[in-house]
Amino acid sequence: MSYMRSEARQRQILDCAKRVFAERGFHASSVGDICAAAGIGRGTLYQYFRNKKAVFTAILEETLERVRALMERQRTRQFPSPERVSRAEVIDTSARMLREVLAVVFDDEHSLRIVLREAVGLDVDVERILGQIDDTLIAIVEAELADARAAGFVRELDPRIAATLIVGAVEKAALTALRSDEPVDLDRLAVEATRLQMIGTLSERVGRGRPARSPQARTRRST
Amino acid sequence: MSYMRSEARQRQILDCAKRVFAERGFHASSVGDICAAAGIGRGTLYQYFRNKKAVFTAILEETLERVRALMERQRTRQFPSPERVSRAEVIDTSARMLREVLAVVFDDEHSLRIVLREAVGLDVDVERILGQIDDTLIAIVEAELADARAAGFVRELDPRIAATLIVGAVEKAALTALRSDEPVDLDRLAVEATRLQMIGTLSERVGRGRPARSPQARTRRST
Amino acid sequence: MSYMRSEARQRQILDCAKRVFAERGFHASSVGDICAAAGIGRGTLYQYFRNKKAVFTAILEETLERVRALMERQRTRQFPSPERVSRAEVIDTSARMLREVLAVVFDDEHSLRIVLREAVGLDVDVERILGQIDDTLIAIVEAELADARAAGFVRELDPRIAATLIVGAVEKAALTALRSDEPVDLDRLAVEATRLQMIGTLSERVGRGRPARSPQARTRRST
Amino acid sequence: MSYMRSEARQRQILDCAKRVFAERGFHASSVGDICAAAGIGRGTLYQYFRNKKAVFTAILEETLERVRALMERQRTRQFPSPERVSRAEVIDTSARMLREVLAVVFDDEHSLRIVLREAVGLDVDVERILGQIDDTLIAIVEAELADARAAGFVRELDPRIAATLIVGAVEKAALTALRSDEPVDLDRLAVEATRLQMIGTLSERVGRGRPARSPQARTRRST
DNA sequence: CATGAATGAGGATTCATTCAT
DNA sequence: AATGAATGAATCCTCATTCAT
Repeated sequence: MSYMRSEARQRQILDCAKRVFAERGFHASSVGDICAAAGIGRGTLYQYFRNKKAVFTAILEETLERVRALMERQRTRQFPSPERVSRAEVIDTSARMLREVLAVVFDDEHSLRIVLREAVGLDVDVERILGQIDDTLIAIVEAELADARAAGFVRELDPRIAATLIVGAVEKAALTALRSDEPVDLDRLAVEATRLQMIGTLSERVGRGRPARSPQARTRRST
Repeated sequence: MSYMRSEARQRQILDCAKRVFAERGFHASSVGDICAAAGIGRGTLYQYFRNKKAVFTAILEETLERVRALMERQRTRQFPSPERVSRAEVIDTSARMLREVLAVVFDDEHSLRIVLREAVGLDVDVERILGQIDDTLIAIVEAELADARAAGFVRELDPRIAATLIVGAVEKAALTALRSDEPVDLDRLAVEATRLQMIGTLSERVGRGRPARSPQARTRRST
Repeated sequence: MSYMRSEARQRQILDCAKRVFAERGFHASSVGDICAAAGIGRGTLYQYFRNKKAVFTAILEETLERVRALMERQRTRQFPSPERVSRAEVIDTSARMLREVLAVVFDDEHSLRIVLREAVGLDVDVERILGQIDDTLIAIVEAELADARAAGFVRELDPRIAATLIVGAVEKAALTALRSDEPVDLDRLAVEATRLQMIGTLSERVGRGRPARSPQARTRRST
Repeated sequence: MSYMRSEARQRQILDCAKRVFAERGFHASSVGDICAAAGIGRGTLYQYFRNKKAVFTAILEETLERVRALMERQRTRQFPSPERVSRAEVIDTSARMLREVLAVVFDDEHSLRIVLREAVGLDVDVERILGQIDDTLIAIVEAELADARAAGFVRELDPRIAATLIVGAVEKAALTALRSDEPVDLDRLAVEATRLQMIGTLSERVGRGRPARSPQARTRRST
């Protein structure tokens, strides 16, 4: 095929491979499929990548890089006094932040599909990268939570676990959306998740009366 | 090998296959591996299952069945007046309920690994079953939320989305635990997740002062 | 299944197998198919036949037996003076004889299909039996031809080759009919074949004039 | 192995496969056998043919093509007056024509074996091609017969049926020869068959006397 | 650099046959 | 005698990877 400078060609292969992997998954995508999509001969791919898995891994590494870069950019910020900010405002701000994180991670829907679906359960190496992506994401949220807690915006909690749950909730929601083939609306997702995670599900009325001993709610199977 | 009644043998194959699939994943597990694990000849497997995928699918279907049965058993329960129950009590009860759901779904760690890792992104058929499992789980939580809201225990919210996020948070946390090869402590997970989901992350102090206009927290990249 | 005297059961298996083999051919018929058709367990078949091929072979041997018995019954018969019989009468008689031979050989359409189609090119052993069937058939016709020639009914010819061609013509016609899924009309076939073989295709007019030297018909591609 | 242009390699595979199939038959020939014969790796075969059957089918299609081409080339030729040609001459010419047809069809003994033995009763697809080969062959002979009849060389007869019987006779004779492992002498076969088919078996003496009523020859089983 | 022809390891699957019950 | 559960040899086929051109 036409000559292309090494770097550009590698980029092109990655982009095409990402699309193919996102659509068919790792195992169902043959090297031939990828090369066909990139408009190159099968042999050419091996001039740029050691093997098929290396292509896949490179795609994941790119996402990991983006996430890491995001973490690098993270700076502690100045919080106002919590009492002076309304809950709605806080939620709004937080949602926007979450949205930005997601935007970075899931650059495009292809990355999203690959990280959340196609790469899951593939292989130890792949799993390691996924773990690093998740860990980094969680660390980012964890740091935010820790900061916010220090500033009095967040109650006492284990920031690690909370971060894990928050990230998980969003990812799973995204995955569920993928399953239904609807385009994933990360904006809405971020808002809903943030609100839920911040103010919780509990009604204000709970526990506002006199403390009772144990007429507590029974499990359903109870009777 | 020794003679075994049809049903028992099928059970045995499923159990061994579940172990093998959980350890190596679908693609890395050869039919020979499964049969070796079950101590049977390769041909025997094909007397009980149409092919390799059918074995895998059967395992998933069993989980789906368990989840569905759980939903069937679900009954509306009597709630006391929300004001008379302390928040701690409610959280405690809810966590126990979530724990029960998880116990049923993730009968054993093998099922857990398969559903959360090995079956993800495998195949349309498999994906469909996973979707059904998730949908059912979410429906269960959704129903609980709706009930609890009707009883005044839960604030106004979209129970569907909230349920998705709750289930997702727990599942992802479990998956993360799997990744670190620690045994998954579903008990602790249930408690933490419940607390987070119920009371949220926000500190009590937020918004308790006079409403400010917009000295709100800025995003970090603020510049 | 129910108890059946050994001989009867063997008979039953053969009959069912014949049907199955005729319909699907040797390779496409599994032992299971045959046993299912016979309403017996797969193991039972092996009490009556050494293996699958033995069943097939037995069917062919039966046909061979019938053909051999036919040859045994063959007796030289009295011929009238050829001049006193009309050509039409001779043809008619011969066709009837051929028809009888066919009737014996191809007892039923299943045997026909098996001998002419399913058994062809299967295996050395099978091929040997087919050869014996053909040889015997040819020998029968050959004997008839030799007799008829001795009696002045048949012209000077190599009775062996002629017999081969006659049998072949009929068999191939039968096979062609099988291919078109029409029921094979052996009656008509016998008459047509006999007429053709007896009086030939040549017109009476040929060579009735003065012998020419060599303005003979040229092949089509002429030069 | 060494590089070879696509077309040449396909040719080579077909030739080797033809030999192997002719010797062992379809089922007894493994893909490995064929590749070993061609001196190529097993995978290479699949670059040129979809699967094993496709190789077999391709061989048959080639024969079919040859037969069809033959039919295309067929031209009506000029016949002299039948009275001016001796019977011997006509037979000679016809035999030569038949010989040419056979030469084309059964290019080599391998094709012969495959068409007449190994392909019989294999499969619906294969059977269809065989049918087409036979139909075309028969159509060729039929056309010749019809021409010859129009020119007064052939008596009144059903050219279709006659053609079927003629082709069948020759094919069966060839098959019989194959069975005896003698090399098939198509030349001799053509002459013998032609003579038989043209002048028939009947002696000149038959029916030359006064018509008798019914002292006709009785069947042998007469009793 | 680019190619695609060649390769063979690897795996799923079938099915005739055995044999414990 | 009858059964059908168990078996594993045998085979086709895919596809990532190599390498001559």
